[in-house]
Amino acid sequence: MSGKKPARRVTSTDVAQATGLSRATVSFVLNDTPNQSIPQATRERVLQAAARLGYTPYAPARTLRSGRSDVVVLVLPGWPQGPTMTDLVDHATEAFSQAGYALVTHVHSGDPDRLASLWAALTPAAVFGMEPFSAEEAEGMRRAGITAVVPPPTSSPEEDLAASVWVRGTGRAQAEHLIARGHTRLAYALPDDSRLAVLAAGRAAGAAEACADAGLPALAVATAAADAAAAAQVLASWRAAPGSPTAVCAYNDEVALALLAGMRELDLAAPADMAVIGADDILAARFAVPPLTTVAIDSAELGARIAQALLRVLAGESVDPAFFPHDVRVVLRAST
Amino acid sequence: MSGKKPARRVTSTDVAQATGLSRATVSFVLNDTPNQSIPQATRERVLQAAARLGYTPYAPARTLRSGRSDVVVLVLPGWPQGPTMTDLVDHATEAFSQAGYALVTHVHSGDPDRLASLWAALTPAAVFGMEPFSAEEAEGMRRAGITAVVPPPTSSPEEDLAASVWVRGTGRAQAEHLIARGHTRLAYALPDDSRLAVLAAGRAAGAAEACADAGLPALAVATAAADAAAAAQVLASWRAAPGSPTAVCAYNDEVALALLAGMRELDLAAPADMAVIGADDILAARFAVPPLTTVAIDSAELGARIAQALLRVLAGESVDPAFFPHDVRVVLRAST
DNA sequence: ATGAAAGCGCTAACAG
DNA sequence: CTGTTAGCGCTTTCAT
Repeated sequence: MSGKKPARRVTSTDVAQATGLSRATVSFVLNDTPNQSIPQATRERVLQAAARLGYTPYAPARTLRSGRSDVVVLVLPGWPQGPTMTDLVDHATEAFSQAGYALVTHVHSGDPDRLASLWAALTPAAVFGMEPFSAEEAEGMRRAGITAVVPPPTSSPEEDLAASVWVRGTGRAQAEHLIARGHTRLAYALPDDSRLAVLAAGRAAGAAEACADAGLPALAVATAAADAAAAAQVLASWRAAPGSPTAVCAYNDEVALALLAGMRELDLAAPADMAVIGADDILAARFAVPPLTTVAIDSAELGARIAQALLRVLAGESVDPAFFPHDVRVVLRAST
Repeated sequence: MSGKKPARRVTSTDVAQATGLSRATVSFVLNDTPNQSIPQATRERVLQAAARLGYTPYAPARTLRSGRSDVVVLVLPGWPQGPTMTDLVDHATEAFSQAGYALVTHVHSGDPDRLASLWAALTPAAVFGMEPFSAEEAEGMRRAGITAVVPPPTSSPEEDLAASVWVRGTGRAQAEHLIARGHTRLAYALPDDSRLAVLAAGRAAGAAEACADAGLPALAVATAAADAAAAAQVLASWRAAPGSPTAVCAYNDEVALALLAGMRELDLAAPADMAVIGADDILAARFAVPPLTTVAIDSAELGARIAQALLRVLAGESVDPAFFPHDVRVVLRAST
């Protein structure tokens, strides 16, 4: 019930006064600045006073002075996040935290202005995007003085694709699994959501590469809406074509589930009539009928790698896209 | 190929020099400060120069001076995020953006220190948590000078539960649907993940309330691991008990899917042998066998409401927990 | 209508 | 070993 006391912030000046020392000395202790010989007694006096008063350094002032902030932003595309992403963020948070940075995420719906105001409000030390940044977005970051960006902004879509090697791994692993099982005519099912277009293209490209490497004919690609009837239609059209595919890589598990539902409508059974492989290993995959074979990435490792990459960039070094190994593991269940 | 030119930031001083005016005047124009009569000509001169030079206000300095930042943090519990959460965040981002704030999210794994360093790095204007904050966490915010917090920190778990009326709505809607369908003995299936404990308790409490309101016996509550065999066991034990339940509310769709898989193992059919209702309406729910009845919240509205609540708190007003109506919609499919 | 100047909290030369 | 001091970029009285 205490009034609206504005609760004045505890500053280093308060600590200085409480200890009878100067702000400088306090600052040296609190940041244990190198090349300063502070006697142990003084040091403890400061530390105790700081703890007792509940002193917290004030970030804006610190940032203003030092020119660097401790915030790292992970820009997530505005698509439905699965468990993989959650894990990844979790592990990246951990890694950054240990390096003294605070990680926050921002879901980006595509409006460049929104990102611009984010930079203005946060002045992050580094930014990581799950998708390549557009030229306009890159320009906004440059203006805001953000130099540590991964993936590094490029000027050409080709480079972007090249940089997304770690996305292509998923599609590649799916196709390779199917090929290893003896399938020679594959299809790829894209999601019906424009927000996923970039990522889907990357994954599909990976599957196409695997087919090319194996000397197989090109993938049959189609878009499958998140709906059993629509999926059934796609399946029917594939089966009607000459040289029809016998196995399909789905963009993700949800698309795969739709495909499975479509097959049920057509009285088809996986994998006999058509093998289906998903991606991401969502929880629902194991409860599908039949249980869905899928591929999963080691999100913990990827999260840690992202953190490493960004920390490296922060240190002024450069990162090789291939640095993101994106090891993909096949989770074998009954649908292939 | 330009060297590592540190790319000096464009400051308001630069704009002042370019226009031959003082920083004060520039500041007046840029913030269109009230009660200042600036001639249109000067105004435009400033605006043009600012645009031409690519001036961006520097947040740390602004915050240091004004004492307030434009950052709002949404603290997400470290659990797997579904589409509901994604939408919610998306809409909240939009609403805050229009009010001039930048929303970022932080996944919180439970370590209070991590949150503390987040406050230190960000100095957010407001914080919204999906779950109540612990006393320790609340203390950390107080120290960091963050006063706008929703839900407002309380000292008792009872109050926390009371405040989470908007969480309980989900469980209530599930139970009410089942009761309306004639079921009189209900069960509740909890998830096997400690991170979800708080939220699950809230949802279960809502279902329990609905039973009590209808004068029905208490819910049979059990924990169902994300695994068909484990779910089967839970189901078997429920059916073995006298007065066994005929319908079950699952914490979320994933638990419901596990239950459905368990029923298949036992050769039971939903809804004949046991009705199952999920929550969240994940995409996989519609592809389940049988398609899963579930409840969904209007995440767009909830996101907007969260934003409104926080903006209200920022304006110094208080919010009533009941302000979050959390309207829940039953998505009727075949499992009930 | 515009400018001069102070100061937010912090760090880092530079003195002493 | 510790204190003095300047100044980061910005807003905002108070003068002019």
